[in-house]
Amino acid sequence: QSAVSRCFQPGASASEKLRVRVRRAAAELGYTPNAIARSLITRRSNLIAVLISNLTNLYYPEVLSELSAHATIHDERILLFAVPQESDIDNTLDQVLRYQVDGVVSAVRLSAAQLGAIESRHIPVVFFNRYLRDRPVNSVCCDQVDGARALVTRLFNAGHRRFGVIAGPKDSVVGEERLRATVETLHELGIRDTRIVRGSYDYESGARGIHELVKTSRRPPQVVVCGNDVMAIGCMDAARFELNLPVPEKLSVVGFDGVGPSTWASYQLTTIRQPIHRMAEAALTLLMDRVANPKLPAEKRVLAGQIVEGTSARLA
Amino acid sequence: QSAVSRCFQPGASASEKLRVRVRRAAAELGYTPNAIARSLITRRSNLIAVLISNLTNLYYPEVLSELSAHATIHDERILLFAVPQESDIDNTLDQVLRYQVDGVVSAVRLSAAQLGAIESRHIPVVFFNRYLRDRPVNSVCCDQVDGARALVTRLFNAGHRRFGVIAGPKDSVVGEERLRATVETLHELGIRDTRIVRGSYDYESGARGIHELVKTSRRPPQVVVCGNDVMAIGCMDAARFELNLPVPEKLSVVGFDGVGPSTWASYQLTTIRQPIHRMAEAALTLLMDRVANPKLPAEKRVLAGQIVEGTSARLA
DNA sequence: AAGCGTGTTGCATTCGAAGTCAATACTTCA
DNA sequence: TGAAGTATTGACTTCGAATGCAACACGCTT
Repeated sequence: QSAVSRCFQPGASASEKLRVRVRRAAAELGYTPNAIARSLITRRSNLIAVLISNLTNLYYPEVLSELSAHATIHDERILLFAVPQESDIDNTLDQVLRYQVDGVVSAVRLSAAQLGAIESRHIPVVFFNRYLRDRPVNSVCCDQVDGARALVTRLFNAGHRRFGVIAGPKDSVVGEERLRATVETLHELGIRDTRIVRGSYDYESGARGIHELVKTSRRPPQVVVCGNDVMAIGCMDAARFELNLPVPEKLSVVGFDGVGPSTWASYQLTTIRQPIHRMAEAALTLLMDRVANPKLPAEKRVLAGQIVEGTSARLA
Repeated sequence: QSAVSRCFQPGASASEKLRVRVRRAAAELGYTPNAIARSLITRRSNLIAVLISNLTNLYYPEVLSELSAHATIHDERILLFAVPQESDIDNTLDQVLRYQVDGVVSAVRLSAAQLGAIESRHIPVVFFNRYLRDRPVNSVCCDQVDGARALVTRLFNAGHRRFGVIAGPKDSVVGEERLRATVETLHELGIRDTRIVRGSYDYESGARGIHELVKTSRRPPQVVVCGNDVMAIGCMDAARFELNLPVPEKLSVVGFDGVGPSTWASYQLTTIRQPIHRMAEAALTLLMDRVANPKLPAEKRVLAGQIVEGTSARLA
């Protein structure tokens, strides 16, 4: 009955006596409020969809972990969609819509049409380290430009002149930003002949990348800027164990992200650490603000990364 | 109306003409079936709760990724609960119950009382690499005993005699099994004076572990059996870079799990790889079988791990 | 003791889809 | 052409909780 309902709501009108009585009865009978039924009438599911592409990528589990913690703070549950392939996104989004989620945090690329399909249902979307070029969207990003600039400048000041780049795949927006900022900064410093190869953000492609760089250049680069930490690690291992290029004596390597293994003693990577904790917090805040007030305009929050000076690069 | 409902169900009675008409109208109006409302009446939410403790643990993201893939196959969505602390489990479980999930996959410890609270609602639970000692429960595990036995025997046959162990925390059931099996096998081989220290499954505790083993023994161990890969990696790094014990020349290190970084060139860990893909598959099958037929008795599925012979241990 | 106000409680309706059953529309065959 | 049979469709009820509104109880004042 309705009195019972009120006993489980904080602000509702119910006497303390009744509350106690109901709570005891509930405990005895094993009664628990049905969140499904509740959300049918309140039109609030307290569910947020989190779209993540590749959980084996080291970076994303940390993100997911933080997102989960902050979702709990906002009394939201996480409906996880680990998208296996980009081609499956449409099916995934269909499920997202069916479950009447309050909002979406997407760490995968969405087309304008896909985004539109969600937003036309008045479900706010926040991108995580992604955004659309052609129109404003809610997103939280780590500042790639400043990060790349800081890394490159630091390396230049340490005397490095022959740079190589193992970039991320072309469809990664932040990867392209890192690449562009790296190349631009090098240009400004008067360095123009930088070799660039592509990787796919995994260990193997980092290893392949350095092989390629070494093979296709007359002289191997002094320093390699990698699109993320995992590729940097792959690059370091290949340099040390396959190419006989000790790091950092013969080759310096830097990455982006600041994932857990980047601090391991074998790597001690020089990298730009993303403030994942604060980024997740910002993402949830952005999202929940828009759940409360759908009319808020799109907002992009850019947080500064922090340069971590490890021993993977000669810095003096 | 009800005809519309039938158009979105595969087996229902509706003419092809109507189906087409409804689908077109739905596309125009942006209509999507409401899974929440559906599950209220069908008493099936198509949601399974996944309880995971520590997503930063490298092993769990791989598990989660596989669970997600298999959940999709069974047309289930994943409601993720990343439990920050064991003490929060009761609050978490309350949320699990409210959302009327079809089933629970738990990679965290649950007390008999907590498990009982779920099962009394007739929600099946499957443990992942965990189980209860005092009563039968559904669970999927990797065979720790065989794995430990294989590792130890292999090391013994290679001539190692002075063993050390960096075990997991006492409250880890599989950790205790690995430890017990390791010690037992050593006993059978006539080795009794094995030093054992405790860690907490993270990189730092692996490093601390080897320091402790070296400090408290007259002679350092020839080989260290670590409770998981991440501790083994921490142990290797500390041995190489802090203790001046080259691996594997002066110290052999082995682990358990077969997580991604264990194959990196810097480590090439000798370990027992868990068949995570098949374990996730088994977990979902076990769970969905019990969703379909709640009367099925509890079942424990134990899958064999595979020994991976890396270069982190001298094996000849 | 009557009247008023505040605080509680119950009744009825609502959310969106599923399923039962009755009412149609359509097909087939004599 | 009509009857019998099948296929399709619509009206109504159901799931469990939230909420507006009416009914009621209680404490307080006069």
